[in-house]
Amino acid sequence: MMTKHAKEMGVLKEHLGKHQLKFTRQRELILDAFLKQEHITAEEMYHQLARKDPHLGLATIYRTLNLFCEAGLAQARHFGTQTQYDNVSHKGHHDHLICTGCGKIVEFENCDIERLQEEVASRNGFTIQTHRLELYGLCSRCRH
Amino acid sequence: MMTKHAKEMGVLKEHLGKHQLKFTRQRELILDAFLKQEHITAEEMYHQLARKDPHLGLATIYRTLNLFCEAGLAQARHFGTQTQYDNVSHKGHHDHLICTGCGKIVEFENCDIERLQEEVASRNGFTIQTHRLELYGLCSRCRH
DNA sequence: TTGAAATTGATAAACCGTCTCAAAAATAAT
DNA sequence: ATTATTTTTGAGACGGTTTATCAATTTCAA
Repeated sequence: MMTKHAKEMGVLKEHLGKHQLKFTRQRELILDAFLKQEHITAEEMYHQLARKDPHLGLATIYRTLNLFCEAGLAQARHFGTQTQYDNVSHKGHHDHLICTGCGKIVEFENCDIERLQEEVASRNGFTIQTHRLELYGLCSRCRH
Repeated sequence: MMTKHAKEMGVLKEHLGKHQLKFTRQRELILDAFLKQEHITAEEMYHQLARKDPHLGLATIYRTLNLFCEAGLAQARHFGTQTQYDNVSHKGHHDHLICTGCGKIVEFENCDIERLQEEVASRNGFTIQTHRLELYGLCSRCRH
């Protein structure tokens, strides 16, 4: 059947080919599930995929999500005690406002900031591939 | 001047007073060591202070750094697998341009970006305490 | 089809940070 | 000062998350 995520699947396959790694049913399943999310933890994905056809071990999920990071499809973000894996290719890249009081996360996008980032990069001779912007502070509720 | 960090020591003592907490030699030592750094992990501080007069347990260091956070002197950030405690009173925040090819890191500062960040935060009811901005890409050398 | 090489899942182990608790220290009361 | 009360400390136990180990399985090129 025709897969929904042909482009990302291609990116993965190219990365696998370049590193003598193999394309497996597990990696395909995990990528499919991953691309449906904006961000997810390994544990969450483990429970989501627990009942799928080939049973997926937690170790495999961790290994695969880390592989996605190396392939540029995902980005790891440590928050609280867990690691969030962000879907980089998710359209409309978003940044995070994180409340240091209660842990609430608000996603936002700001074109002006992105434009300035490009400016800073080119001034330094860089071409940006991706970025990470996290603002830490107190939400209105926690400030009081 | 008696102590080098009189101002911060005052902030700490005020916080202690307000919460029925006690001023101890350990808290004094840890604050002194902390204020010399821009940021530090509990583990790093543990090794730094291992040979000091009163021996400091790792648990005490964690407890005290968290206390500093509550007093507004420090700010915890999850970086990699560990928690970085940032020295809030340390000014001159800088962001990073990171080359994914050779690992080169360029530091930069951009007031316009910072201003826009404040804007985004207040629009969402947040007060920013700190932030983290990393731009990943290829430097001029690696692009060719 | 065959065989070398990589991957998988289960679980052990490592790691980080917090919790527990008896002993010690700091403050308040006498 | 001395005593009483409360908090803090350090050592190690503990819990949750992530990585390492390894035999069995799967992939893929020849």
